[in-house]
Amino acid sequence: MPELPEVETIARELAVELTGRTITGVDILWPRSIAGAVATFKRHLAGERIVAVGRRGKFILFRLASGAVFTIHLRMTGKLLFAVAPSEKKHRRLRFRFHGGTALHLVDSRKFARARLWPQARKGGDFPGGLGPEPLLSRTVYGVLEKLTSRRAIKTVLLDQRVLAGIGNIYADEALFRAGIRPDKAAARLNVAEKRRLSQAIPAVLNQAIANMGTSFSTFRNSRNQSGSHQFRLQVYGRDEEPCRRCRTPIRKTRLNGRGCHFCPECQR
DNA sequence: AACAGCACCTGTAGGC
DNA sequence: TGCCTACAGGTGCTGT
Repeated sequence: MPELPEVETIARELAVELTGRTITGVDILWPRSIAGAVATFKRHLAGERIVAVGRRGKFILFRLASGAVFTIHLRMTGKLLFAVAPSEKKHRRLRFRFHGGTALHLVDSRKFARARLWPQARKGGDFPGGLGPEPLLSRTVYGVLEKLTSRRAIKTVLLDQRVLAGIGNIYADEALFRAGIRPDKAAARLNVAEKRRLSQAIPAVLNQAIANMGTSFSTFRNSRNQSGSHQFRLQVYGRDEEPCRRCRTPIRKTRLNGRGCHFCPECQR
């Protein structure tokens, strides 16, 4: 469900709530929501103190006093709710308990979300491996786009987490609209002007969405179960048949690599 | 290398 | 109301 801006929103709130807290225990309500050994996860986390909460791509990172790290990826429908009693009773998968009766619940109807323990902090501290750079600075994004030689569609490349970490289906569509580029254009065929526009558009779209605390459709909520407001700012995503906000041409929806793909046939060439 | 198809899961919306 | 299909913000696997 959540992409970089939603995960960033959640991580910032959890950092405030959880930094310095000690986990008293973990309850595994749906064992497959743990990647790796369940018993090890449970044993290792009991008694651990959280020293920092952050984000890398779409992963939420919890740094522990021992030097270990655990990550949570929310995939499509995962939510993290911090409360004494979570507002949602259904679909609870994990519960991290803290002193004083408060707890962090992973709530996830589709059961795709995964928590994982990384017992040894790896050198450089980057978790998990294999991710491309963060796409929040134009300079960084330009450096990546500059080197693209792939004939894959540019949107497909933007969704590849090894290229840039954190962009998902909503913000790929939004950034390509802002840059005026067709989603199915071959990545290697972007000219310098297009690469420059896209390297501006991606951080602009993501930072604006972070400022709006993310996009909330039916299921996205932050850790206090509040909605973000970026859904009111979307230009193309979920707007098929509706008029383009720039030129009034109806937004078109197609399918690219099995995912819905929204664009303005007039503004994106 | 790159793509399609499917798997993982459940909920919801729309057609009939 | 019920039955059926398609689709959903993600990723990983397999086969071609």
